[in-house]
Amino acid sequence: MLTMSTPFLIITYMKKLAASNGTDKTGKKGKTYHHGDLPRAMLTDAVRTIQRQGIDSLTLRGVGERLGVSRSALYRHFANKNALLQAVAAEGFRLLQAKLQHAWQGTGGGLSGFDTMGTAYIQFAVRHPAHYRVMFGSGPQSADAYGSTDAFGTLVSAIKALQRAGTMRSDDPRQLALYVWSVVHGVAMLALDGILRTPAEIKMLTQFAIERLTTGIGA
Amino acid sequence: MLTMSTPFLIITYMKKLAASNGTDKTGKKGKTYHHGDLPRAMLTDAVRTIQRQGIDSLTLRGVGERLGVSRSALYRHFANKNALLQAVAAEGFRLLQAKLQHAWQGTGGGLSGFDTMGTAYIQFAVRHPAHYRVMFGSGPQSADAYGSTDAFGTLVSAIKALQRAGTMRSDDPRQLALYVWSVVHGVAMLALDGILRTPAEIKMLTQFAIERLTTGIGA
DNA sequence: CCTTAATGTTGTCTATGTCAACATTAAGGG
DNA sequence: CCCTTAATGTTGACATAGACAACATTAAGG
Repeated sequence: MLTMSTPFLIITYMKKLAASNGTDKTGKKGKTYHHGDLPRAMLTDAVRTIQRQGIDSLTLRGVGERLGVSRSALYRHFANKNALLQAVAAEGFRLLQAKLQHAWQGTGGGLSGFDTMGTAYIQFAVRHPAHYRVMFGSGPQSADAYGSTDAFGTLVSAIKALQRAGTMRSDDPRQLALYVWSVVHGVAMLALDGILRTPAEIKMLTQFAIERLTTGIGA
Repeated sequence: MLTMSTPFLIITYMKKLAASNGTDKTGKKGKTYHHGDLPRAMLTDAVRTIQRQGIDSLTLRGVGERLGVSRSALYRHFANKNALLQAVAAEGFRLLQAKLQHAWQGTGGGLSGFDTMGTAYIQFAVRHPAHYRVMFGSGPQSADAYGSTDAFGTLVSAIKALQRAGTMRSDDPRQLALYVWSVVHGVAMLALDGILRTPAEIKMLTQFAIERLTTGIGA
């Protein structure tokens, strides 16, 4: 018994020592055996890593190391890597939805608010390219369901408001919203794919697109 | 010498025999030590596999096996997996360009030809979802350079023709083309992402989008 | 023929996702 | 207060896959 447990005690002690001071270069401190909120930490780290180093650089092992936790611990909170990516996507849609809401309300609605919302959408994609890709990246059901519904709902609401105000065509709001989404999503993707090379070029197409878009669907 | 070479002669002969009839279930025939046109075969197989089983199922080892060739042989023709994917993307743009050209010319040009071209674009994406994703999938320079230029050129030409005919706004043709591209690309992506669930829904949005698009940029 | 460049093969290494078996901790009922 | 138990974390191991080095085979042409 002693031969088995003694090494463990020593190791445990050393770990506690290392943890109690701020030596750990990953920035964590006062770390105990239980992390506290590993799911949230994983999500945050995944988002940050994807944003900074791209989707290919995201490995579960890396996440574990950065959080000072072993690789397998992660599986207690996400079934697999894909599940984590789904959470990242959902988080992205939450952020996006917030931006859109803010853009629409910040300008008090109306057609100019609509424009602002479109610009905000594209800006979000351009500022978080890798994250945005995860939101849409992989096959059916990636964008669907993982929160895209809320963002879409915001758009539909805005369109209905414009219709009531008589500034927008009275087609099916859902149809109109899908069309608008297509346009901004398309511009965003062309930007991310490097077809638009400079920020200026992105800005120009964004403005042009929104202008032509509203002309196409205005009352 | 004889002891060394004799077995080889036999094996070689058997291979040739097996190859000359269609017995080989992998579909290869006439196989010798040298494949003949491995680069082309790799590209074809990669495209087919991606189309049928999705991008995640494409492994270099799998390609090698299906072609009856060892894994490392592939590296004689493509520097790495990414290089192969680039070739797949380029191939996709060639196919797409052909479709667009055909659509435009098949209807004798004009606004209806323009519509047809838009529909053809989206149809291409929907019919080859995984392949289409590879064409745009990964970061800057994926769509750029690997052949997207030709397809884009076709679009610009069409727009110029419409402008000469007086059916389209006289904005910068390149700007217009980018906008049109955004719209069809956007619709295509929403379809691939599963946001449009049924073929009917895809068709509806396609028609609606192209109609609103031409309204927005018509003369 | 015989050399040489092109092409193909085998063995090996590393990185990564995933799982099973085990260890540790927190929390709450007895 | 202990002691059980569920939650959480760890280690070891396996399979897959990309990549490379060293070696083998072939085709082609001087």
